[in-house]
Amino acid sequence: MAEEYSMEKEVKLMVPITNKSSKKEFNRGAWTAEEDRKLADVIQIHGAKRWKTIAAKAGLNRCGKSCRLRWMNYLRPNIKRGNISDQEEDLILRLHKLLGNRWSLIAGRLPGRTDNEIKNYWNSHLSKKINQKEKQSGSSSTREGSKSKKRRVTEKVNEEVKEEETSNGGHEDSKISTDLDDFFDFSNESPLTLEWVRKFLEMDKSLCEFH
DNA sequence: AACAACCTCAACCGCATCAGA
DNA sequence: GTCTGATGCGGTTGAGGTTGT
Repeated sequence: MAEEYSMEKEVKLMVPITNKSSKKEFNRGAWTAEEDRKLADVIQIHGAKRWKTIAAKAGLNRCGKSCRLRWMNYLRPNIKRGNISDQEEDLILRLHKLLGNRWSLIAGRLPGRTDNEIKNYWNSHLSKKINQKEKQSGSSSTREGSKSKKRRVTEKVNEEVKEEETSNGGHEDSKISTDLDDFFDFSNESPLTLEWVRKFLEMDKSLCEFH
């Protein structure tokens, strides 16, 4: 159900929720247009740091964490909303195979996309595709709820990542810099994509070395 | 039309890590 | 070295929408 951002939908979600268990009774739930505006204004003046202070300065009865999340996933400039293109999907699949559930890393390679968006896209669209492939390759499974199905896919992926990590001596960096052929089938790949992947791996490798 | 099952995605939660005192 | 608050991340939840019966 990929769709363009609509203010109408946003307004419909404006239901204030209060948390009985939280000590300070912060506002929770969907953000209102007014809250968005206040948050954006304060960030424009003070910058996107010290979220607790930002929340207070904006006069928002929200915790800093909530403000950060709203900014990172929604209000930040250059956020791309709506359909994920075929190229982007392809990239997500490849990066996920390479990096596992490291959504922020994957998002970092997709300009304008957030980790949350990619994570959601993976859980709702791509995990299904993988499931279908599994079925095609012979493994049969009975009908079941989408959530448990989703969880199992995530668990499976995590197990695979763990296995890969342990087989590489448990070191993440060595996993990333392992021979590309272990991760991709490049037989149909354009030279441009190959070049991009090489640059990507070099960049990550040099970053790891730097740290 | 009415209901149930399923899907999507914004938001929350808990934990790990970082940075400064 | 350790304590504490801030930040970032991945997993999970749940409201609302869509689709199937």
